[in-house]
Amino acid sequence: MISKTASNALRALLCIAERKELGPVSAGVLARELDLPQNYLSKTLYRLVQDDLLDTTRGPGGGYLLTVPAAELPLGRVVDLIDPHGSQRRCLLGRPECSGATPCAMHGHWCEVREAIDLFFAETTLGDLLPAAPDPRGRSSTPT
Amino acid sequence: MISKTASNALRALLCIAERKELGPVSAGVLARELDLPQNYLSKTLYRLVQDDLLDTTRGPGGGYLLTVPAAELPLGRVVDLIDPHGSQRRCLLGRPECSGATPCAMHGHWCEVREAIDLFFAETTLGDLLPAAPDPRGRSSTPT
DNA sequence: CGAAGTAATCATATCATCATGATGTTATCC
DNA sequence: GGATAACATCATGATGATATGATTACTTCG
Repeated sequence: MISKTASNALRALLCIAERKELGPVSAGVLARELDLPQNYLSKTLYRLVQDDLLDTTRGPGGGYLLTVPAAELPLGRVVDLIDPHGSQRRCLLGRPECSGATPCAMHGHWCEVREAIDLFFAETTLGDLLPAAPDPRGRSSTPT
Repeated sequence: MISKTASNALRALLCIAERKELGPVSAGVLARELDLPQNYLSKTLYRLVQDDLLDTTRGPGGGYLLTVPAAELPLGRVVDLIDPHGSQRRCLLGRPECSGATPCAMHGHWCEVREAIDLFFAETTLGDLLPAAPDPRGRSSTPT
């Protein structure tokens, strides 16, 4: 569904969001937390920095910080950035464009599902995944 | 969403289903129709043969035939066979098992969408994709 | 049997993703 | 300025998906 790299990026962002009270989170800490090699993770995080999802500070005490509140960061923003062929979610039979004029045999059937997926990535934010955060969309997922 | 190979398999099956009145469809014809190298396609088709989705006959006039009516072949049957990590549709954060006891942060949110996807692959059949099929979404009215 | 058509198989090439390790660059602290 | 901490980058390898071409095995027909 999404690439492993995108999954790593989401997990890293989640970890950063969870610790935002403690200041910047270093790549070393994240690597340990996510059980990934630091340099590999660093490369992924840098892409998030370049796309202005993260701020970085170097030197002692440095690390990564979210540029926006977690509740304002849709998951799709991250996934679309990392996964090069995100648009391949669109047609199951591999067509580059598959709607309207030239629908593939599956188009009509897959359409609804595809839209549900798109909606999920557009409307679910990083904040929705935080344990403590009350859901800003009103969807109460509170465990009784 | 699904691999290119699975997509090829679906397209090939669709082509075979469309021509079932004309008898077996050869790999050469399919390769031309789908614009794929014959031997590559042949390898994929053989996996479908091994899983009893297709019957083959060799020699002149030979080729591939569906073993069951298209309307009785759910797309998920094909995709699950071809895509080795089909279960990776299950957890966005890459966990092997992610429900009940050990839910990942995204589990509850992704669950509904995931189920819609599963339902699509379980209930949509090859027959639903055939042009002649009159009833797109609901129960098939068993034509003929 | 021999020829031709067809599927099945083998060996290999290509490419993107994933991952690792070494090195360069920038900031803080003393 | 030097030591240290941290991000940024480069070079390389490992793996699996994708693709190609050559070859082998089987079937029909004459």
